[in-house]
Amino acid sequence: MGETERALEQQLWDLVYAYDAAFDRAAQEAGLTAAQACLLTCLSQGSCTMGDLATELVCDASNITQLVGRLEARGLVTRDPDPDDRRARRVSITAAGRRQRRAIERVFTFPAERIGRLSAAEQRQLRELLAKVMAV
Amino acid sequence: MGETERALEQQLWDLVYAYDAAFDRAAQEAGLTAAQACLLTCLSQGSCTMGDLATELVCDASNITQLVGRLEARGLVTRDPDPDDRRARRVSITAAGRRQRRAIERVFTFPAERIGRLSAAEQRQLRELLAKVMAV
DNA sequence: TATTGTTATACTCTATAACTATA
DNA sequence: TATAGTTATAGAGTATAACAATA
Repeated sequence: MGETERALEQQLWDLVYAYDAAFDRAAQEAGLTAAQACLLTCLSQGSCTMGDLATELVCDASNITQLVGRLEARGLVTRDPDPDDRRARRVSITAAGRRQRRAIERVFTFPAERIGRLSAAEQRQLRELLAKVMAV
Repeated sequence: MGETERALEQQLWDLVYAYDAAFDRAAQEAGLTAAQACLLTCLSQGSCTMGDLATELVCDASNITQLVGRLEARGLVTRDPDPDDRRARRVSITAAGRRQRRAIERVFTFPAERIGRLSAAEQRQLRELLAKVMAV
């Protein structure tokens, strides 16, 4: 492996590390954990079933039961019967939950700040490179 | 915020998400957690005190006590008295620990695979862009 | 019979507070 | 008095297995 590859691997590690740390901090400043913040973000697009959330967050259903339980206890989400399937539950974000989510968004300035260091041309360059790197 | 910035923010999120998932999976395939893998990586450069590890891993000392305890119980690290400061302990990776660490390295192909999708010129471009993005 | 979700349980990660031993 | 590390404890994330209700 060449010098450039090695340097890139280190840069990627550093980027991911800093990104994760910034997200954790932002969630924490809003009084949430990272997992809770992710769940609220899923719900901000519309209501989900427990199973949808498990799929989206790539974890076991029993974990969702616990996460949603904690958020429900704090009034950030609701859990209602699904009219179409009586086994299922529709989880929705509340007004208070939306406020929390916006609070995180406001504090999580890391990506915008870093991207803002690049010129418009550099941003387009990076976008193309990342598209290649992340293509399925 | 423009179209390019928005797209870049999403790409960054996706990249970090995929990277984290790949690292977790690699650690798990080697029978370790991500935190344990990071600790072994710290030690692979040489022995550390408990306090060094807490600083390096940005967490509380009591957490290191527990992490090291679990790894020591599995024979992956040792914890010896420090000859210079009798309060301190020197933590070192064992041969078995090195084998585990190498196993993770072998399985964690994500960064190399993704970087390998770019030409040498593209790699140099990305390296410069990331240097700008990650500059202190 | 298969699926949705919950409960019980257990392990890990993590932090705070109180503590011991040493500097 | 300050520092290095440990212990006790607690909350959160996560998974597995067993289960109830419904499809």
